Amino acid sequence: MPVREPEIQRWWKEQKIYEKMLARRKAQGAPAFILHDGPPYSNGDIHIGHALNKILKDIVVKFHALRGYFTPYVPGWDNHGLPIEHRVQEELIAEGKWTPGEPMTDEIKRELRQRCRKFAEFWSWRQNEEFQRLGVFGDWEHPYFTMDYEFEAKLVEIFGELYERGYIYRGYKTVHWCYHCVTALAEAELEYHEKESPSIWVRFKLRDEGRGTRDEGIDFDGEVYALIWTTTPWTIPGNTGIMVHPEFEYVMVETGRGTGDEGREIYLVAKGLLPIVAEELGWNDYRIVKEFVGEQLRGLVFSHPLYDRPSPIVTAEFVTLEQGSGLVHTAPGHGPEDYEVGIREGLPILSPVDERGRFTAEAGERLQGLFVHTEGNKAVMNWLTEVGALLKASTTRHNYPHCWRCRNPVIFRATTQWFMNIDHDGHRQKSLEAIKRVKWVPEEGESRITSMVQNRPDWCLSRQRAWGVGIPVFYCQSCGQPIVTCETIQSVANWVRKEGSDAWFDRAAKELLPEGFKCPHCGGSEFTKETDVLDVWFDSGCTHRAVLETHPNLRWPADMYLEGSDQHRGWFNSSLMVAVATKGDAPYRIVLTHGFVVDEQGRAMHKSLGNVVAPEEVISQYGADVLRLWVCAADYTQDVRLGPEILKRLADAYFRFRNTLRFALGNLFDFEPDKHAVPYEQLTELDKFMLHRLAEIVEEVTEAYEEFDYPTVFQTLQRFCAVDLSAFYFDVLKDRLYCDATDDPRRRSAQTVIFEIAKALCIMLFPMISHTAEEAWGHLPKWSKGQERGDEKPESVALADWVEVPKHWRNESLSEKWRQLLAIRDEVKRALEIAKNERSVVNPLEAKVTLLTDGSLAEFLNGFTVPLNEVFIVSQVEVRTDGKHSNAIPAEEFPNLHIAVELAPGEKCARCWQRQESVSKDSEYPDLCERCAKVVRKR
RNA sequence: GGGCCUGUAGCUCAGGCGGUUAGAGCGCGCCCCUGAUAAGGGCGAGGUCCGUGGUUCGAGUCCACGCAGGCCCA
Repeated sequence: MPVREPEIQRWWKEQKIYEKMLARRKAQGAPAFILHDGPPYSNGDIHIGHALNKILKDIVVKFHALRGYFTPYVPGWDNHGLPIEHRVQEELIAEGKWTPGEPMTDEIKRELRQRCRKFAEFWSWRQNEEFQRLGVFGDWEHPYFTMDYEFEAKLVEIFGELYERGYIYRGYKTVHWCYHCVTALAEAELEYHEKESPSIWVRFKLRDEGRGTRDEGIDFDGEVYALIWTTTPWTIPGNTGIMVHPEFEYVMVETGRGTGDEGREIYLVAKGLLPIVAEELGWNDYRIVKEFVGEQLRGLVFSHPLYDRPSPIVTAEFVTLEQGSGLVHTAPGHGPEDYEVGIREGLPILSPVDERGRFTAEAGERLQGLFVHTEGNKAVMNWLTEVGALLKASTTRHNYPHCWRCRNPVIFRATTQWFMNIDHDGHRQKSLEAIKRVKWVPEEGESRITSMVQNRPDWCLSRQRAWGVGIPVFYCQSCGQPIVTCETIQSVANWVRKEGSDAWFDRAAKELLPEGFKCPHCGGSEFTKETDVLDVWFDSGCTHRAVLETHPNLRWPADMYLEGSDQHRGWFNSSLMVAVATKGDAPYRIVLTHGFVVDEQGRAMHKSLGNVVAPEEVISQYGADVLRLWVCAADYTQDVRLGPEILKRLADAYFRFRNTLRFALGNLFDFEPDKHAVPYEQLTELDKFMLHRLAEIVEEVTEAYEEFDYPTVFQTLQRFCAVDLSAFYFDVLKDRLYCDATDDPRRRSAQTVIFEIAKALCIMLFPMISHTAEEAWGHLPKWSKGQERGDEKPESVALADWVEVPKHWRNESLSEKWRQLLAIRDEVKRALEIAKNERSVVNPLEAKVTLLTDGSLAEFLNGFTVPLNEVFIVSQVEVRTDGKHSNAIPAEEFPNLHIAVELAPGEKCARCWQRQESVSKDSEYPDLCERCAKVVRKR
């Protein structure tokens, strides 16, 4: 198959089967089923997770196509963004064109963007081919790219729309910041690693102007301090407050440990942490002088240890007693939670660190210019020591966020960024409502996205990068106001539509703006441009607008989004935000999610673990259909396991399907449906029974496909092929097919049903193992337009309709009867096995089976019009009610049945290999039985 | 550390509301066939239902804790 599959794929392409599939449904006026493709990132070869995703999509699409839907599938790629920019940047560095940390000239920036575009284009088309090699149907020649000029222009317009509607604001906010990449980082761009950091205990002296402890009636002599602990000394300059938990208990502790002179000192710490703190700081002698609840401490003001400014106590629920003193150093400019509290409590928000992680002048002359993680930390600690505020310093290992690209530890900085306000105009609530109208498969997805939308912060849209779509905001040079109007947006969008997002960077503000544009605020006429680009999540969050609404075959909203479960936070979320804000509803009706691919032990695949399976490896060894079968067989709602043994098992299953089809088709070599098909009424009972079975299978399989339950599809079909067909029906049929006369109605009856089965299997298997189903379809006998069968045979199984099951195929009483006979058949097989072991009969086909039973069962057995020796695949079957036989053994499940096995009388027919008494009776064909002699004579 | 989810034979999966010896297909072992043959058929052997504790007359099925793993987050 690794060889055949590409040929089939070429044929699909040459014959334009995908296009014909669509055209046919369109001509029928079929309802659409739009699966909107989530764009993979175009920066490398596809991995097994991509394969899982794309194959699942393909199964959904193909099933719906066969079921009668118009199913355009337009694949797409996500092209902008940091990972690509980073790669190209590495190249520039290697070529000596740029050094990290240096400002980039416009020229280098232009080259960077051009090369990013090339890079993204290369990998997009490379992945395009890799996806096609999986046998996925789609409009591969006209995919969408988020870097298409048209797409980029659309992004500008959508940003404008959001601005117009009041969703966009400029905020001063703390963000994770990579000083190496000089950019703000999204949560998704962080990795948590162990890091060694300083661990310091710092005291803040009580200020006179605060509510003094004397007022609380505490008698003390000495000083009162708040004790805090932190692992980021460099954030101390940004300290503007101290958090306590409103409900925790706090104590004032008097200690004998002085820093200098006579030193009775009083420290404020959480009661629960007192023993740990005491040990940590070596307090041998201490006593509690006063207890408080956190809430009571509110408003107490301490002094910043380095600068002359207050640091008041505020309360916050998220303070814990896990580490430290229970009093949390708060620097609103350096932490998201600190920021939140700072805003709420009116604390100043200071961020005296520049984009490269160095202290600014705001931190004081002494610290200015020092890099925070190294010299900065040290300098702060030295300074604290000098002023007597540092009680203890050591180091600790803890999880700390790092930049996902350069692996450097991040810092927190407050900077100016553009945001989408998630709570504007009830947007969050509207989004939550929209979520409820969507069908989530599996259902757990709903609670997951719900909690994410409930808790998500405002969307930071700014990225301080080069490779992306510029945020289309102008600033008036005279009044400094940001400017976004319908006019400016339209003008910029037109440029971008013509020249791509490069226009934003390459052209002057004057060119980009409509002629004679004046600042709406002050009438100024000189403008600068925003330099940040849009977050890539904004790009993909807009695909439903930029693709669904613009592509002639597509429409808004999509019927389905289908991605990995990580996209609850990613694409499902970003798309929902844009859609609800601009269209008032979710962009999808169904969202199906799958888990991640793990190894056979259930562990995540990592290069370092050596357990990675590449799609390419599987395809070259087993073929894409085996990979597709893996996708079908797996419970994708959980993690999906993959490894050598699993592949081996799937390859076995694959060959079972393939061989079943091959046997069926091989026996239709002389069968022309138009000419030889036997009407239902004239079929043998066994054949009718098999049509009944087929009807049951089709029903089960259809239902499973509709519920996206592919393991059930797989298992049902596998069992049908292995148990019903191979082990029973086809095995029984061999005598009729090989030995009866070509035109014997019994043989044609069998072929009629084999034909129906083969046809149905091709169709039911097509979404799963497309190549094999298509190949088999090519070998299926042709038929012409007729009443029985509708249209003539389509050239491709993709152009067929789903399996139709005539009502009369279902025959419950017949089925019940045959099930009973099959149970008896099992008994016979067991008896044959015993005979085989005893060597009384070696080959079951040459046996005579005697069934000893009573009246009713005998009557049942004699009521079959199909000879029982055929059903049991033996030479002769005798049903006796006299209860006499020397070697009979009891049946297991039938109390009134005994079975005897012996070598059948007569001799072995050279043609049908049965032992028959008629052999040697025919003078012309002495080595044949009566039936075979007759058949041969007629030829 | 928090949230969500998962853990049934070697593999992939079934096991509505708790109820007799836990199922299927594949694989495996033995045998048969040699006109589906890099096939086909028959029979058979495989499970502490992740662990511990609990609720119950009774738990794979409910609860708690733990272990292992996955995703998301801190």
